[in-house]
Amino acid sequence: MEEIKDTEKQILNAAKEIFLQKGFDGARMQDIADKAGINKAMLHYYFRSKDRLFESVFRELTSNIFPKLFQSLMSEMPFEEKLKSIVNNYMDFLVINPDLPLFVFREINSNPERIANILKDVVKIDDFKNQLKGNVDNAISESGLENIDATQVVLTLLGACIFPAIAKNLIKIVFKMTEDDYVDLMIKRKEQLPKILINGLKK
Amino acid sequence: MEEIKDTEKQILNAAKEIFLQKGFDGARMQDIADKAGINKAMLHYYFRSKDRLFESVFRELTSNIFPKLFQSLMSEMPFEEKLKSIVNNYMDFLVINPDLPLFVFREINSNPERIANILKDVVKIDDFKNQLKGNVDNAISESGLENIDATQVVLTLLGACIFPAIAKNLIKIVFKMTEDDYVDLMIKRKEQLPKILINGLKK
DNA sequence: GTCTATAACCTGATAGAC
DNA sequence: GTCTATCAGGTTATAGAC
Repeated sequence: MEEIKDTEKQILNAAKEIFLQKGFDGARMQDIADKAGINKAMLHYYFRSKDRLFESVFRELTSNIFPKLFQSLMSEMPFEEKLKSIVNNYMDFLVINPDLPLFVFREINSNPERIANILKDVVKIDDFKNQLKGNVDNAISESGLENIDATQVVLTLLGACIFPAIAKNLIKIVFKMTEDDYVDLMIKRKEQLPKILINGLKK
Repeated sequence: MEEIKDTEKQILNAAKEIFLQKGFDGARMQDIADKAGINKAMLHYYFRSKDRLFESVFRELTSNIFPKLFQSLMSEMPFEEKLKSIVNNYMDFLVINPDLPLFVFREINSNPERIANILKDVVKIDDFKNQLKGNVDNAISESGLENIDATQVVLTLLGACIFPAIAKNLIKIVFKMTEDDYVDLMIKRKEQLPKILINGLKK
């Protein structure tokens, strides 16, 4: 019993690392087995196929962040507080999981069908659009900010947080940063972003 | 003569499409040949290997945009003008080439060595960091804007432009957009972004 | 549950005729 | 230059012993 769960967990952890870095197409079952310290046949014993293993990994990786993010976006707070809380929570998450956004966007682009099937369960998209728009529109108007499209605001907010994670490796190369430099950049960004964004949206 | 160039061009165009969508690992030489309307053996006749074909494609795709973007960032204009011109030029480019940023970041993450070799020629990174920082710092202080880290400004600017391109397919799903809706979103964004960003950086 | 060995398949690359 | 046929190597997946 204990050993079952343990092996399964080891496989999942190893698979997460490999899939996150290499993507579905670049990942090798052999590499996952090696990293998990077990045999290749075990992967199939526990997860039957590469597709199913990937699905489990994707589900585990995204099941937390999607609802959490949507929940933050939909919460009934004053705009400025809301924005600060999203930036704070999401940036903290991204410092710990910098590879996740690129992973998600990569898989959506290279194999939309596979992801569409998984996303159905993870996110209930139906009329999310309208709910979000109404919520953000309200928050904006109540705050006396410029009347600007809610979609544009959300994209600017998310882009400001997520882009530095997606571009992490290029940033480190171009600006000659160590890992510590990068983390420092992200932590400082948590304070500066709300200022930039809130100011920018004022009339 | 004419036919040589023609076939080579057909291959490159087909390879661009496939590599952009699937990435190096997901791309199949057979699919590229099919899309080019020629035989698989021809790919090797003209480009010798998948690696070399990819290198040609990557070079062609990035040779324009990297220098152009860096040049814009380094130009000696007042901050507001500079920002507007970057947003305008870059957003136009991204509407036509929405897949390119994700392609670049994906390849950097899944196979850093391959890209590092190619990037050496395309971008001369040496002390780009200092030049950029100095240039942006000057632009900011001359404009009487808040004293904010140049790196953060550049990241916010680029993220605001690039993120909607990277997230294109997810955006279309979540907000139930058609291709036309998306293009419209990006065009409107060109006008709204400078306002948001400039305002946000003022004291 | 775990392992070794191997099957079945796919993919990049080449040989050789035209 | 272009094609067909095929090789060589690697990858997922399974069979079967323990």
